[in-house]
Amino acid sequence: MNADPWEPPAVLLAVDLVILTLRDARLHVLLVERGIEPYSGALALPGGFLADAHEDIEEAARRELSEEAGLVDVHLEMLGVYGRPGRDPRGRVVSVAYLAIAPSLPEPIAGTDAASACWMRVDDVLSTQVDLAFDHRHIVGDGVERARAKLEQTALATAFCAETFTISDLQQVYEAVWGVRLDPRNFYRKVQNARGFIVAAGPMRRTENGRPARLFKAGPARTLYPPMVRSAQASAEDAGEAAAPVTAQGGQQT
Amino acid sequence: MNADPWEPPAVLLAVDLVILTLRDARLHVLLVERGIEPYSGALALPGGFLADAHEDIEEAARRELSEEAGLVDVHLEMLGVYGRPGRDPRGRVVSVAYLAIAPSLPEPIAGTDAASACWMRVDDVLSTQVDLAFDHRHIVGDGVERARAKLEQTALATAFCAETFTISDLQQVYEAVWGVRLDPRNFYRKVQNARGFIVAAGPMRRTENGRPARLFKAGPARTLYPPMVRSAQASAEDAGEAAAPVTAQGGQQT
DNA sequence: AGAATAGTGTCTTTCAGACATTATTAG
DNA sequence: CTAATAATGTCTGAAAGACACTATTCT
Repeated sequence: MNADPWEPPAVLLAVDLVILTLRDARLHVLLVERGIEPYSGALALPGGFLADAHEDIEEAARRELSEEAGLVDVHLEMLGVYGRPGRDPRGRVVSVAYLAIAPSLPEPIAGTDAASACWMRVDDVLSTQVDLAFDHRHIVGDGVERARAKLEQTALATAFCAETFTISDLQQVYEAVWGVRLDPRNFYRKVQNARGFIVAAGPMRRTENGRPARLFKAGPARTLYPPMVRSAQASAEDAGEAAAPVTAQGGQQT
Repeated sequence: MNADPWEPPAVLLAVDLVILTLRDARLHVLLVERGIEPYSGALALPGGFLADAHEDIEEAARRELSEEAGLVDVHLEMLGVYGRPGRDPRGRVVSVAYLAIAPSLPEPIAGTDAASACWMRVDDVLSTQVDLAFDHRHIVGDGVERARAKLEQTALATAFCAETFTISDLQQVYEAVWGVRLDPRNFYRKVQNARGFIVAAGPMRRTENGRPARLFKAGPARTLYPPMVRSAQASAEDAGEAAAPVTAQGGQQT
């Protein structure tokens, strides 16, 4: 089984980026219009092949992040590998997908060399409203699912925010990514109780419409304790059900 | 940036398996002795290259699982991609690691064609007691970390158990994987309260030393609610600590 | 004075952790 | 009987969800 003159098959290695951000309180993903076959003209995730045989995979992801989205120093983590035979008509292409989280920026996209890049609402992408090349819709779904899960247990939410932010800003992140409404008062308490999640950023404040809010910045904690738990409903969706009524009813006590 | 006659670099794609199981209440990982260069004679994770250019990656993982460990129908999930240039002296080899969970089986290994396979204690592997080829020690660490985390939120623990099991069996899984001691009475209650985690398997029972225990089988739930939380200590190890009470006094009202 | 948002407090239920107690087997 | 493990119960504190209330700004 070993010393054969057999040669293992070679594959082409690509990286694809699921870059998420918040725009007007909605979760968006960055897509580019493909300029070459296959799927020329279709929307796709930013990405590309390894530049050369010596490039590290994460390095390639950061390069594409910079080239195609003009982003540096953003959160980046490996999401998964997508290598189903036949997913790319050019041959055996295996793609390593990365999840990137970008803070809400005013400008559409910065120094992009693919000027065709645009932010699309994730709901539209996932609900067949928008067609994507390859299996990219599936990858986006996995990326969003990863983000949803990590918001519970880690401080990932701060990656969606600017250097400093208010607790409302942070709440918008949770609401947009989870697709739920949260009680501001309970949210406030929970965020404050999560040790090391956020720390006060000077005695500054900020103005908008009502009372000015305190500013915070990301704290030292990477994992949250206590975690930011989603309600039983949200988490238990795939829990097999029959899973007890959860007691929840309007609550008509007294 | 597109219509060049440029050719992207090709890589060799391998799969590596982190197969975890419980043996006498300890977490073990399956290793094989390499028969070929590089690292001939050294211990390594079971795995190998894609069989041909049309083989799906997970299919390759299941094939290796069967060939090298004689295991079928076990839990299998993608763990990550390890493709650092230079990790394999033969050239650019990118390895997709999978995490497999096998139930405790009496026999060492079944119909293995690599007769050199052996179960090693994970603690020994991770604490430099045992040398592994390539970056496989690192991969084992990632696999164990994944298992630890998933035990909290998912029903993964049942994958370590046989078809039916007692609550003590399940507790041993948690204790071995997390490396902690748990209170049997609290564990009993928590497991029972996790909706859909385990369901009674007939009114049968089993004998050992003390009172016979009820038998259960895995329930329908994939995610646990409420989750099986590790103590604050364990989870908050990297929580930054010194993490001030926040209380932020930007405005010292009153 | 609104309207709007920020921040605090309170009450009830659920669950985690510590630990007593009872139940059912083997010797 | 004792030893051993299984199963249930009880108490306390932490935290979640619902929601009243106060605080600080703008118009």
